[in-house]
Amino acid sequence: MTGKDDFDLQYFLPYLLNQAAEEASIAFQKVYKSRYGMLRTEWRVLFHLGRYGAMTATDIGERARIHKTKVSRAVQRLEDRRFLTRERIAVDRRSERLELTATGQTAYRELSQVAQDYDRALMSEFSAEESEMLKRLLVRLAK
Amino acid sequence: MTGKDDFDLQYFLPYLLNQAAEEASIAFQKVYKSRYGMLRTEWRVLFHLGRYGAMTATDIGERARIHKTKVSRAVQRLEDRRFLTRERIAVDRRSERLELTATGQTAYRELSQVAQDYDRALMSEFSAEESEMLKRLLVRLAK
DNA sequence: ATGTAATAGTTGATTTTGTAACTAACAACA
DNA sequence: TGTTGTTAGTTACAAAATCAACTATTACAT
Repeated sequence: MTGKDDFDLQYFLPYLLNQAAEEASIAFQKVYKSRYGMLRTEWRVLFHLGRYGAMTATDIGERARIHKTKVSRAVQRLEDRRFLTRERIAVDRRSERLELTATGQTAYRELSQVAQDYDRALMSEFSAEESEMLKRLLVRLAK
Repeated sequence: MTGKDDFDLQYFLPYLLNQAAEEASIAFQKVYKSRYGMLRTEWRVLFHLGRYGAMTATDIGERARIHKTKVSRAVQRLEDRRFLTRERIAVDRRSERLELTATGQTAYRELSQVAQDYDRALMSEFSAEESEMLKRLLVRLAK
């Protein structure tokens, strides 16, 4: 015991953030997993395409900070399930334009709505100022 | 476009928490990974034993909310590296008392110090009130 | 034009996690 | 004592993440 041993894991920010993230994610995860058989990365890719429109895999990776192999596999699975289509881009045939199908858009709208409701429920634990503050601080941390 | 499409992933709490957690964890992760070849669960187990003294795997799992298979594997690896010892408990021979070796304690002290410094550096982005508020809100979220 | 480097995306090998089933020990109770 | 149920911890197998190497294409410099 060195005298500096009063440091508690409870208050170590990375630990705290991970615990909170896990706790906050779990119930929503069950929705996209059970209802659509989706993984987290797939839900994110779906969301990006639904919310911001057609784009390439690299675009998604940059926006969402997801590694390209994860994006690649998520796109593959979403295509298998007919949630999106790919189209080689003429001016740069290495990349492809990803776009949601009607099915994909429906899934996006439904999940997006669930997410909004879920978010509101989570935030209802806090006052308006607290919610605002929390998100603001988290945005700063996430850079 | 339904009119409710103004919902942005940026402000979806689970997403935000995950991004912040990832960002906040990465640099510290490199320390225990490169310096001790440890995984996150191993660092947590080590920390619990160092901070709170000898206990069983179940105790650790409950305190840190880690599933028993993860604890089991972390303990195994920590034992392999001579960071801890096991001893069957006489009154209940199913469970074992886990205790850090001298090597384990040294690693704990060093990592614990790094963690404290790291935490302070992270929090230095914020004012004292903001830091306090952030942690308080996160504790509530993590339940 | 041609060689070299960079980029988009995929694939394969390895590591790590998650889930379920398992063994061993204990508890409770007829 | 024997039966049934529970708990501590491990193991096996499947699912997923990580990392490096790979193909195809484009960009750039000579």
